[in-house]
Amino acid sequence: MKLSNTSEYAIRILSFMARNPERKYAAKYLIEQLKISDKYLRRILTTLSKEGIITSSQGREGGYTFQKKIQDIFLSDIIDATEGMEKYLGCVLGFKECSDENPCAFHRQWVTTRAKIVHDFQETSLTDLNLNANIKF
Amino acid sequence: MKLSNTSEYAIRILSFMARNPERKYAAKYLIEQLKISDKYLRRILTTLSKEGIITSSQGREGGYTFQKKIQDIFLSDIIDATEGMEKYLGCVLGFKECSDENPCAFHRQWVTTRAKIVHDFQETSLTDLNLNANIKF
DNA sequence: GCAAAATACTATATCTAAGTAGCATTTAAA
DNA sequence: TTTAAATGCTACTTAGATATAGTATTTTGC
Ligand code: SF4
Ligand code: SF4
Repeated sequence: MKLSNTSEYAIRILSFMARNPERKYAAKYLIEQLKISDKYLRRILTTLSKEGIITSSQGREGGYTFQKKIQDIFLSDIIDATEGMEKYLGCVLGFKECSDENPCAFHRQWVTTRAKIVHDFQETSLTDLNLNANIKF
Repeated sequence: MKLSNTSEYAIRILSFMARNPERKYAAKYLIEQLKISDKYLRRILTTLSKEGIITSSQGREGGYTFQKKIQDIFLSDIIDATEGMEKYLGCVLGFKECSDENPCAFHRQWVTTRAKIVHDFQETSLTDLNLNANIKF
């Protein structure tokens, strides 16, 4: 019922970068602005880079830029890249998956709720978050 | 997005007990039936007892019985007793809570989704789960 | 009263996510 | 070509949830 810290950080970092999507961001600058531990932030950005969301350039004048348009980067992409979505499959109550023919009363409700959760994350892009000038980083 | 193991165990144990709600269950029996570690199960049941969901009786012939009618024990009660619900408040994306006047696009969607999540857990009782004879413990 | 059978408590061990440290590698300006 | 400034990799540490072990306490039948 809660995203991992790593996912939350990834979303915060990318949202911050989305304010100026064309620019190249150095880790050092992001660390200053977002107050995230040096190596932890770098690890997250390396992951996002390998997952195809951003591009990293090494060496002097290196940094991170978006690999895709920010309107095409959805929250579900970011969550997938950091913590994965597998654990949200199966029965949320922890039972061995029951037969679909005779589900409990909760099952019927939860099917639509889970669909709504997934839908929300799949439909919201970095552009949607960025519309709000009030976000506190 | 996932319940804690402890919550899942609590739900499994109570659902099992709900099959015969009047009977007194000894920990030893539940351990055999549900294949949960001795001390871990006992700890969970002690917690549920202190939280007013079940009653424990010590000593020889002791065990655990329901303190309330099973149709009045909702999933939200069990989750509250074991892991609490606090972590699900605040911004699910990990931002400092923004002003409600100018929320991001995700906020509007998530308000209704979260309400549906909470509603599902608050409306489903042990009786509802127990209606399904197919549940695998 | 005593022993058996049950729960309660406290301390310890294990596992995984979170966070930190140090060194290696890459790149381009000088 | 050297060197500064950036990212990448591997190992270690920390914290919290999960799980186990051992002992204490309670209750009842005898
Ligand atoms: S029927 Fe109920 S217990 Fe079974 S998998 Fe669905 S939600 Fe879980
Ligand atoms: S407006 Fe968006 S970022 Fe701010 S609290 Fe709501 S969901 Fe989170």
